[in-house]
Amino acid sequence: MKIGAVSELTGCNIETIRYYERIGLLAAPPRRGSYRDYGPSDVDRLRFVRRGRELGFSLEEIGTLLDLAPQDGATCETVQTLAEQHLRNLRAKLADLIKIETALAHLVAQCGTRPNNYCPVVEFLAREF
Amino acid sequence: MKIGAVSELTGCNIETIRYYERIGLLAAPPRRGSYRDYGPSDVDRLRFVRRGRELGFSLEEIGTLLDLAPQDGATCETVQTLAEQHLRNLRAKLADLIKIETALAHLVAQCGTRPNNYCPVVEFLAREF
DNA sequence: CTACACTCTGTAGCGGCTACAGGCTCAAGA
DNA sequence: TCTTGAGCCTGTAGCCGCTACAGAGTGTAG
Repeated sequence: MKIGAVSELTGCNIETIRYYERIGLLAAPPRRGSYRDYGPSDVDRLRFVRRGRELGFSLEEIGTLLDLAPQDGATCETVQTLAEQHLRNLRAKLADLIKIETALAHLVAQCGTRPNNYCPVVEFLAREF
Repeated sequence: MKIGAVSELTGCNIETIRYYERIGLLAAPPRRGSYRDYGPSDVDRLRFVRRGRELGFSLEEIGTLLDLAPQDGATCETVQTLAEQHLRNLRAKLADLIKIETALAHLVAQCGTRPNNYCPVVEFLAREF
């Protein structure tokens, strides 16, 4: 299976697949001639990566998850810890964005209410403290 | 006023200030000897940039805002349009993050409920479609 | 046999910084 | 006066997660 087919099946860009190989997230597949020759397990692994990205994990975290995934025993606790940490970061970022959203929405809502076409947004950005 | 003092006053990293100059967001200040010599208006401008960043604007958008800020006339409408566009992007990103947060929280909540220490997070990432 | 789609490697760019290395300058203290 | 050391200078490279080339090679269908 050539890289184009893998790209189709996984939704990952061809360049991205090669990038993942370069950084060691995917093993270099065997070659048929000079072309990379992928098997179904590569497709699975790539889909795993992709879904990990969709959940906002970094490539490094995904690498860890990929290492943990086939293990037995304490796997779930370790993964859970990782996921919970990620969730905390996510929530922190979310809280920041919500603050920004609120502040900006408030400013924009005041646009057009000032005399002389004065702009509340600019006013906020330019004011002294 | 030397760059260190500006850094203190604005909370911007020294390297960042020089970076802003390099990309043309801040004008190159005059020199006293070989040292950059800033005035109060530079501090104002930098604070403007910083607050713009805190509202999530890109440096390019901030450049536009800085150009618009001292104008009269149609300023507010233009700024408002920019800010509204930014707000839309922000809300889209927020919606994405909330989806991720919900999905991940749901998965993590199921950790430890599976037999054989099987992990719901890994299960989600590895499952076929 | 030719045309053409696909793949290859290697490199550089994006945004928004941050982190050096290696040198220069300036003011205060001995 | 001389030295020390904090601060500044330039230039370059790195971070993440791709993406976009250039320029070459390969494989297959007509």
